[in-house]
Amino acid sequence: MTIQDALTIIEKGADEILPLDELRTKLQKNKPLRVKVGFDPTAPDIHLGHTVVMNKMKQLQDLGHEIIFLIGDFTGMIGDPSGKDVTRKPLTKKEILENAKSYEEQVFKILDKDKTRIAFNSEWMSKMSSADMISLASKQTVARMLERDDFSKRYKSEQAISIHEFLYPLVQGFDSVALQADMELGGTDQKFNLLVGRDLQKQAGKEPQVILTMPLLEGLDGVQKMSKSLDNYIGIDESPDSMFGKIMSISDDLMWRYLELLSFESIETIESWKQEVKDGENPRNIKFRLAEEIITRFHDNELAKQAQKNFIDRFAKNKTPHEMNEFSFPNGIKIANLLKDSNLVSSTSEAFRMIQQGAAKIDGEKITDKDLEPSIGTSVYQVGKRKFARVTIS
RNA sequence: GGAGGGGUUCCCGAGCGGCCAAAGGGAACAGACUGUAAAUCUGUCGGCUCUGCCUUCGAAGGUUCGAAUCCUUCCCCCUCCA
Repeated sequence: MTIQDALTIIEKGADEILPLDELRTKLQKNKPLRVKVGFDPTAPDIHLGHTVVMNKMKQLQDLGHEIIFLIGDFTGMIGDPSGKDVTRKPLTKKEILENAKSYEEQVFKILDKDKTRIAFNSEWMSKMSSADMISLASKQTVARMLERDDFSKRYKSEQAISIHEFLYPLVQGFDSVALQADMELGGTDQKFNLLVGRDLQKQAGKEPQVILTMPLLEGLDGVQKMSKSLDNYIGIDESPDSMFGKIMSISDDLMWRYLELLSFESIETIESWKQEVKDGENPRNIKFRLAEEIITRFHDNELAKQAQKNFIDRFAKNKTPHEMNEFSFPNGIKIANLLKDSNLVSSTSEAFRMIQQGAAKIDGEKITDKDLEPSIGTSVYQVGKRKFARVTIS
C-alpha cells in the first residue's frame, strides 16, 4: 500500500487533519504511529456518537498503527470537566476502574483487543507536584484559553468559568507529551484541546502530534450532538429492537448523515442509494439497510433481521408488542392512578390530560371517562403510540 | 476592598403589589396526517383525593387584606474599578 492509499483511508470522513503535510512526513518514516485517543471515564455507556471516532481508530489500527486508548481517570477524579453539569461529582478510584472495565468491554466490539494499548493518565498526572502543575499552567495564556469556543461563549454570556476548567486542556495536552503521541484523534469539539497538545509538545522540545478531528454525530433530534444527557442517543449495548426503533425514528435528512459517519458502505454505494430515493424508493427502506448494518455490527445479522420483522409487525401492522411491563392493582383503583403507577404517565395530572386528548386506551378502546374505575380482569393499557402495560385488577 | 447588574416553572426569557401556576420562544408530550418519518396544523405542558384544593418565581424572615413583584439578612453568578 502506498502512502497515498493510506492517506485516503485516513482522510475518509475526517473533518480536519492538521497539518496534513506533517502526517505525510510521519507516514514516510514507515514506522507505526502512536495514536492517542482520550476518553472521559464518567460515561461508560458508549453510544453511536462515540463510535465515529472509534471507527477511525479501527481503520488506523488496521493500517498497523499503535492505538493508545487513554482513560482520563485523573481528570475524572477531580470532577466536572465541562462546567455544564454542575452536579457531576468527582469519581472515586473504584468507580473509575469499574467504568474503565465497562469501557473496555464495549470498545472491543470495534477495536482489536490485542492491538490496543489502554493507558490511564493518573500514571503521570498523580506524580505531579503543585509546582509542576503551576509550571504547566504557565505554558498557556488566558487569552488563548478564551479562544476556545465554549469558554468564549460562556464568558460573553456572563456564565461562570472555574479556574480548574482551564486546567483540563492543559492536562490533556500534557498527556500527549507524556505519551509522545504522533497523532491524536477527537471530535471537532476537541480541536482546541488537541492543539494545546501540539503546543506543549513543541515547548517540551518534542515532535508535535498531528491532529485529526471527526465530525460530531447529531443525536436522534438531528440538531444537538448525540449525548447521553440529552437522551438522544443510541447506545451500542441496546437491544436490537430498541436500536431498530431509534434508527427508524430519525429524519430522512439525518439518515444520510448517519450513513456517512456510521456505515462502512462505500461512498459510491451510498450515492447510488440516494439515486434510488430520487427514483421513488421509499426512504424507509434505506433506513432498514442502515439499521441492519448497525445492529449486525453490535449484535448479529439474524437478530438484525428479527428486529426488522418485529418492527414491521408492531408498527406497520399496528400490533401491540409482545413484551411489556406487567402490574396488578386492587379493585377500585381510579384510572388516573393506575396509569401513573404503571409508569405510563408521570403524574395523575398528566393522566387526566392524556385521557382528555384521547391518548389513553384499554385494549384498544379509547378511555373517555376520567373517573373510570376499571373492572376486574387483565387488560392492555396504552398511552400514546409507544407506551404499553399489561395490568391486572383483582 | 469599592461601584453596578443579575438569580423566574426542563432551557431561554417577560413580569416588577391584586386580572400570575406566571407572556413569548425552544424542547417535550398528545391528536390529525404519515413511512412510529420529517414538515405542517391543533391541543397540552407544577402537583393532587381535579368544575376545587395545594405547592412554586435563589434561601430565610418581615411589611400588607393580598408579594415573583416592596423591606431586611444571607447564599450564588456576572461586569467594571482596585
